[in-house]
Amino acid sequence: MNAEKIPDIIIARLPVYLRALQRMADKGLQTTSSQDLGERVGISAAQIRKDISQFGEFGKQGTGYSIPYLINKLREILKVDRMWDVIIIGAGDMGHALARYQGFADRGFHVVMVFDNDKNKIGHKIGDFIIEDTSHLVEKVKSAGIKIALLTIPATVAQEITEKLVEAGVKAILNYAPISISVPKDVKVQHIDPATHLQRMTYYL
Amino acid sequence: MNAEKIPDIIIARLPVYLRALQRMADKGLQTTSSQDLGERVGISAAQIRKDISQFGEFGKQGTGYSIPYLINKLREILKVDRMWDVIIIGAGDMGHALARYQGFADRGFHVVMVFDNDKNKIGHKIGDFIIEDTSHLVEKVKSAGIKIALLTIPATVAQEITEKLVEAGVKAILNYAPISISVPKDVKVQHIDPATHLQRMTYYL
DNA sequence: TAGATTGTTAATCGATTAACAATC
DNA sequence: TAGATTGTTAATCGATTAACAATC
Repeated sequence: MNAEKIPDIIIARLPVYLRALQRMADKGLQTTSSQDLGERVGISAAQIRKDISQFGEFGKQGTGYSIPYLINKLREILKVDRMWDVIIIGAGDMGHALARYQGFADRGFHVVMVFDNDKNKIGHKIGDFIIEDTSHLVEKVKSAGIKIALLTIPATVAQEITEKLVEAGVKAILNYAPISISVPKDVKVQHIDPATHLQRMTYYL
Repeated sequence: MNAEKIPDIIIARLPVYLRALQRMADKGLQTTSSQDLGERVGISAAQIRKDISQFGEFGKQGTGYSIPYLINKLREILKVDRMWDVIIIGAGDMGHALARYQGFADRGFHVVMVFDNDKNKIGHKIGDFIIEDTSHLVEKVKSAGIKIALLTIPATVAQEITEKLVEAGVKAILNYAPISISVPKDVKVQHIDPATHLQRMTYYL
């Protein structure tokens, strides 16, 4: 792992490689090549080698990459060789689905709190969590040192809640609300919006 | 709309512009500029002008863009000036959330069927839909002429179901399973995976 | 008119690909 | 050894930005 700035676009591909490698490990495979991995994820072999080589020499000429070893290296690079506490804001259908999502635990994430501003929901259970009042969001998140939030609230309140999250010290937001949110430049945002993703494909139909 | 090939990366930004414009229209705004829109979505004004100008001259020097006009043009370009029937495969938590999602209707999509392979679920209701048997997937999708599918099933069966969808004539798949799926090159895939999206941000924490 | 903002060109910047020596 | 595949360089390709004439 060198000190030079790694382009964002490379970082964005690493989780895709990691996911494919974990599927391969599930099947009991031990080694792969840039060619093989590339076919699985739809990326050229040259690009995979170039991306991985930014961080060290993890392969062997003639044999390729050890799957378990490369998984460990990618986990370290992406800092998911540890568990991150995350919170969910919004206890609607999407919040429910995420609170019960099984895919977080083995990829470095652990849901610890769920918030909502609806008086009829606060205090009730959602999966293993008791829904907490959004008005306590800043103090609770700050004191727990939470850095990651999942936003599943209406577009109309997304910016306002985002500002609370930033105030509370959150540095990474996964935004399910159908609106672009503004954050300081030390805070990262990823948008997940099913309609927007579908609209990227209809052009080609 | 000219005949030259528009880069994929430009098409990917248009739904983001459209979403922001719709939020502005909701607030009653009538016009915007590349500068203003750019600040809202976090993209440079020059790039927004360049992207939009690929498709025609939709703005006016001195005053910018009419929001309703630009919304209509983007809808036409993205082919969401009509309604697309979509199906959901997998009646788990995520399938439920998507079946009840309110954000599809005004952005060009309409859920028409939900499938699952679990005998305990088939025949039961999910929102307004009766869950149908995956074994009838190909015939039903083919005869209804459906082109878009949302995949919310386990990684282990994702590729197998994908092949059925392709056989049935589906040309756009929104994949919620944590695995890369392979499709013929005339089929588009978008991946939505919360853990992968979070892993794109942890690197920077 | 004066000010603002587009659409477009050229320059810059960055990412991808092809090729191959090194080496397992 | 012979075959395979990495890591890396240089060439190519593509995307972004800056600048500005045109014009509302």
